[in-house]
Amino acid sequence: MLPAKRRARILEVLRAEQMVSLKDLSEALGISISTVRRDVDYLEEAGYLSRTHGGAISTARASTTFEPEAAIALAIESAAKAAIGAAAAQLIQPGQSVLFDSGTTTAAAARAAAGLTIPFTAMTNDVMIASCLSQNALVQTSVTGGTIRSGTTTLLGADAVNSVARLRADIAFVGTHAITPDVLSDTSLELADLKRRFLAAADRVILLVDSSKFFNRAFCAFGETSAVDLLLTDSRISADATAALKDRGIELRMVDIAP
Amino acid sequence: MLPAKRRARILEVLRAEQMVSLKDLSEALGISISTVRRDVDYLEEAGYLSRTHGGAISTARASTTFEPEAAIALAIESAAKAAIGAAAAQLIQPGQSVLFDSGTTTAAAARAAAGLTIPFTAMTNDVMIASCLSQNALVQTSVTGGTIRSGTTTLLGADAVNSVARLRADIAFVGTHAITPDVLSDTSLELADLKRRFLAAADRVILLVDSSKFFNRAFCAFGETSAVDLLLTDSRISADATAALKDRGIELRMVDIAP
DNA sequence: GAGGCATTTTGAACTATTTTGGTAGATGTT
DNA sequence: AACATCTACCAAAATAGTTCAAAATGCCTC
Repeated sequence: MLPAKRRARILEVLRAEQMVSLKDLSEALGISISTVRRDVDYLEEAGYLSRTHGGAISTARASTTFEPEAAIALAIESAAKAAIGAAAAQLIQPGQSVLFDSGTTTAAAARAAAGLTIPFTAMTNDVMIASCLSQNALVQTSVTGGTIRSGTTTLLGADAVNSVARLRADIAFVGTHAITPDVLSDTSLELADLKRRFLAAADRVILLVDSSKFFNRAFCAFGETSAVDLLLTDSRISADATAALKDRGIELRMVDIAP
Repeated sequence: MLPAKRRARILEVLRAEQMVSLKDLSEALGISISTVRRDVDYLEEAGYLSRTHGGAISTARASTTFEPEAAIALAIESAAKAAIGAAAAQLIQPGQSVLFDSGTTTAAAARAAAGLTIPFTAMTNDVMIASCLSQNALVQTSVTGGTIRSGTTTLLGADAVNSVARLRADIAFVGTHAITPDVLSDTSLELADLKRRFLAAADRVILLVDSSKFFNRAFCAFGETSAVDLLLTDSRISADATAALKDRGIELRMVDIAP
């Protein structure tokens, strides 16, 4: 394992546990105490954590922005999404047609899907997801058309809506900005309009949401949770949220993010 | 595999994974550790990533916003194309609608156009060009839709053709794989079909060709040189080629590049 | 175009450096 | 005092740097 990755995982554990012993870290990561000690010393020097006798504790400013190693921060933030994405990709069967909504979590699914060795057909309204999937020669990748929201990679507008509206797909991977026990919502009318089409166009709607989205509400509702066939999230979801969703009969699957 | 392609793929992997070991890259791309090391060192020197022991980490601030400009810079890797692209961008007037064909030379034009401070509307069948242009909030960027040729960023097929067919644009920047004094040609039927639509859809067709394309012939003709309103090329074009084109009354403009 | 020469690129072998995991004694904690 | 943790050091492993021959590419002449 790469030193940088190892350190990122140490911080990840620390964020979840608040404090952890070197011995536990050594066992959890499968590396020697000596290496853990060196890594923790390095991270203390860089200001990511504080040392105690026999362990480390997370510093308060760990959640704010830190400059020196942006990659570490990114790794932590995207760990949940990457895990959800990987689980999502596993659901694709050979020959199926798959819709990929635009978004960071669905992008993680696309990355994982691009690594599969099975053929399938994909359509997306995100140019980044498109170029990612098209790297794999087994994946027939189509793009919806439409107009790009400036500064993003998302295609919206009438062309995008029409492209999706005339499709019938096996699976749709859909993301959402916010979710309550009953309602999915996002930030703009155009986005909501398109997501509504995604929900309608697929036999099986799989919602990809990391645990930070529960339970919030955004400007525009685009569907009900009952329209979701499977909800993929990470294990940091609260017990309350789990219970509320199960009450409504929503199939829920959690992916573990602690190593 | 082409060095530029290889480096682009390394960056692609890095964007997805945040950090990778050289060993993994070597296995994933099927090339030796030595070559990976050289590529990664080169990319570090150019500022696309940073090195760690045994691997590389992404320097991109946000892992989700991939950097089309960087990708384009890698794809172009030619002073002639960059110069032609810069000259092309200068031709855009405020408020015009502009079509960008897929290709490395037109990508250079898109890159330069994204740096302009005037508003215009753009449509393209290349997802890399699209995401590059969309970085500029003054540019309203649309994408044709269609299916991606595996390993490229080009959208083709009926959707792409239909999107272009119903347009009327002020300018079309079109590239070509080969050019003779009379005929423009490219490598596949699908490509040719779409380029034909580009020629028909714009009031002013501007052909962007670096001097290496004279005079060659590719598999599929898609138009005549007489359909071209302005031909932009570099100063390495031969005198013979210049004469032959001028004989046919084609307006020709050369951009200076170092010999 | 075809063939031959120069240049660049690639992959492998080898050496130098860094990193890792273990050990022993010193230091700190309960 | 008993135990755990820390520091310092060492050998083994992994990685970086260097060099070189083979392969690929570009270039020129015919």
